[in-house]
Amino acid sequence: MKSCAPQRLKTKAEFRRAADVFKALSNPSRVMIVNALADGEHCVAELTALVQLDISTVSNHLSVLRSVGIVSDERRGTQVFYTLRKPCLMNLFCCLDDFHSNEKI
Amino acid sequence: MKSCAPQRLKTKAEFRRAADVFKALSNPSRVMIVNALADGEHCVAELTALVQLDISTVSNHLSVLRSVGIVSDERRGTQVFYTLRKPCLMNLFCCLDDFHSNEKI
DNA sequence: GACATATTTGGCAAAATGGCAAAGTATTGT
DNA sequence: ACAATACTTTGCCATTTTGCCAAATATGTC
Repeated sequence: MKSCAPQRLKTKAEFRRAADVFKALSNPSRVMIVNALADGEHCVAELTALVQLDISTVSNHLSVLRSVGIVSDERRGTQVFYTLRKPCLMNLFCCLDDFHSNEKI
Repeated sequence: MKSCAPQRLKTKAEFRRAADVFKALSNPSRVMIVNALADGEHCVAELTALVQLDISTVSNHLSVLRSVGIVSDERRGTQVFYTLRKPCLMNLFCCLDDFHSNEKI
């Protein structure tokens, strides 16, 4: 996992793109899915069991995540396995963890 | 700046909280503001000049960011200066930068 | 063909969004 | 006390988006 230095965005397109990625993560079920995928790939049925919603709903959530490049999918037989493409997201979760505090992280 | 190891979320409240933070970042103007604050504090007028919207709109954007702890404010005289509380967000921006690629980061 | 798994589509009520203008608040200066 | 500056809050709006499910449609296996 490459670690990278803090960086600035410049163009309107970059701001929009970043906002789109954040929007994809702005739903608790999708955060839950990303969180689960951080420990390794899972098929749709497994993720459906996790979030306890209709499988079509989960599939839609997955397509939102895929559309911005957060996850990728791979069919194996009748199942489709999803993988987290950007484990770097998990670094942020620790940062979020004590967001309620005033400590600078 | 503390650096921290990847981490998992557990409770429903944590998923919701993370989603709320991401939602606060799901708007291009707010991303632009965060990006600007990464280089140091700015007053509202300066940020307004940056994003080119009504000052009341910018003030509202700032309150969204403040409500989830991303920024903090400090009045000095008639001005209010905003500071980025979570510079760790900027680490993510580099991760986002080549989100379009398939490279794992 | 039947079965299992997942995606796409359609539909819907409800909620959220982003924006501005006007009114309000706080601080400073005269 | 009054005016000026800087910012926040409120009200309002049309529009968009959301999240969900159910049904229909792939896709692959047996």
